[in-house]
Amino acid sequence: MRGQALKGHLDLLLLAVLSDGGMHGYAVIDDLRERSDDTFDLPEGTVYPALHRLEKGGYLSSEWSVVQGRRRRTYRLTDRGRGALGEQRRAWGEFSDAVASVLKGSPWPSTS
Amino acid sequence: MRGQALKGHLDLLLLAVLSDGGMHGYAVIDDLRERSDDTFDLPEGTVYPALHRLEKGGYLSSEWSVVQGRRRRTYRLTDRGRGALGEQRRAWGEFSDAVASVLKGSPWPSTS
DNA sequence: TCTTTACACCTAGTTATTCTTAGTATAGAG
DNA sequence: CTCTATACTAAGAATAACTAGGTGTAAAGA
Repeated sequence: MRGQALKGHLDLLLLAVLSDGGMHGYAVIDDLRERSDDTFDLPEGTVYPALHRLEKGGYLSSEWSVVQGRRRRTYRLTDRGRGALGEQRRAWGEFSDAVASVLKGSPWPSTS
Repeated sequence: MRGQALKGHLDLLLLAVLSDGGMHGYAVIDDLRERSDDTFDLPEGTVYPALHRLEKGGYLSSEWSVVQGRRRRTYRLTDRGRGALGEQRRAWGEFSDAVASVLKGSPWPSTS
């Protein structure tokens, strides 16, 4: 994953991962990497601020706990977050369909 | 189209549209809107600078002409641009597949 | 014991690129 | 004579992901 292909789509991914149930930030990173077959191997500096932003926006709630001496912050989708996930899914569908339509028109280069 | 969903994907779209043959900037905007069924209705301030950037990077070449009193700058893919299109197509495929994988796991909300 | 690795969190500042806004100019329709 | 469509441009704002650095605990290995 290079460039800023992710821009505008990160929230969707985070909300989707968290829709399975509560999860702490580090686990979100792992889950995202596994689910995407290593395509989304996101740095902590990307994910943590995004989670904070989503919580501030009311899409997530968080709770602190301590597990084996390590503090954890577990995030959970709020109702608003669940609604946003639905909307973002729809938007992603529209976006990816539109890209596919544009790409369909032009020919493929010689697949080397 | 809201937010910055486009970020990092604009070049792909421009290269794809231009791979059909030479085209001037305004026509690129129209073509992109039509091909995407109005999803990509991009402002000139987005497209023109992007075309300049792509030309500067050697992905496009341009030529001025005057048609019915209006000056036009016609852009065309270079070999490098054609190569980049192939690579960007591949990257898009990987990206969209990865998003689909992440989304697949989590359940859909009640489709209202 | 000491070091390294994995876990788990954080933030400030940089970067990249799209969008906003505003401007120039011609042609044609009303 | 004005408005709309065509056609191009550039400066600055805005956003969000990334870089780079930091804190601290636990467990494994040398």
